[in-house]
Amino acid sequence: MLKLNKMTDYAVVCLGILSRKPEYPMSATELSKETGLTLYTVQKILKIIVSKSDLIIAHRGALGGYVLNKNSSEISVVEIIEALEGPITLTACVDNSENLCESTNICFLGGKWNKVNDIIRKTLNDISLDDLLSFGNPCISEDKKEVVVNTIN
Amino acid sequence: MLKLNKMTDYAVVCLGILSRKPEYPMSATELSKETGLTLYTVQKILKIIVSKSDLIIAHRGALGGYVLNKNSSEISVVEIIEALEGPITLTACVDNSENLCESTNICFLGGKWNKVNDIIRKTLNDISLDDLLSFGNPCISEDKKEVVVNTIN
DNA sequence: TTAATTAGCACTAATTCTGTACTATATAAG
DNA sequence: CTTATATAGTACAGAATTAGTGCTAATTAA
Repeated sequence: MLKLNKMTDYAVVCLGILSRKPEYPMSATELSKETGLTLYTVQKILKIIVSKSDLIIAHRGALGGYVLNKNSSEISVVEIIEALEGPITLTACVDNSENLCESTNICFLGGKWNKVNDIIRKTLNDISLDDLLSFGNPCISEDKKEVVVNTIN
Repeated sequence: MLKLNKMTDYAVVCLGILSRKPEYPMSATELSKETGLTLYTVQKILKIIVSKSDLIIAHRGALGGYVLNKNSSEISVVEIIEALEGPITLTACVDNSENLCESTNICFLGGKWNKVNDIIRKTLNDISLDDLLSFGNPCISEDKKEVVVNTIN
């Protein structure tokens, strides 16, 4: 489904909190308290972000913690998503995958999704963490009806 | 993951084949032969598309089959995706969901994804089935490097 | 040396997706 | 009015993915 992992969602929340105190190394424990997420979950997310991107810098040891490595207006949503979920590829038959192309005639469509991927990436690339944080209001959005056009699943 | 179900991918393939012979009711059996997908899978996909959208019309009984209900240039990728996967909601805390908002402070982000959903929907809405079918070439895409920026997972 | 803190695995439970199957209903043709 | 062809609807098992938890190692300030 065209849906983000919860982890990605959490990641944005954590990065958003880090952005409130640039320079200050905030520990996973503190972030856990701020977010209400379990310590394990926060730790996991931050470890992933560190290892898969340069969005944050980790300081080990006592008084250590995590610090944003860029201004929140310079972090794009794509960077966050791709840190947690890997490259955006809407379908299987995209890059060098040998999965789908194998046996079926399905392949006649194959690479055509590449263009769509590219468009989505560009779209998300234009949205910064900062934009995201300043969007609308939480939980009950005023443009509900506009977005939920179709209640299927 | 920001990824489509295989079913959605298959659906586009099936619709693409239907678009080659408008007016002619093509049976699931024929589509199965054309695509190389199993009959079961094709049946399932078409049943879903019929029940969740108005993209195709089904004719029962002998000589029956499925016919596109619109020109392929008038079918947007969003319609296909939403028929198979339900509305595009990148995260849990979007519409009236009570899932995430419950206990944590996570909610301060909540509805903010709505805007992003909306942007993605609009983007995909501008891409028609016809566009998709005429995009690039299958399997080995020339703009590979451009799309696959980051090999993480 | 100690306490705090991140790094890196590894594993289980929950969820979601895929593929298959069966039964009911509808319809064209002889 | 019977038969063969097709779709509709539903259900389910196996596979794949995700979420959440836990443990141990490495690092660092005090």
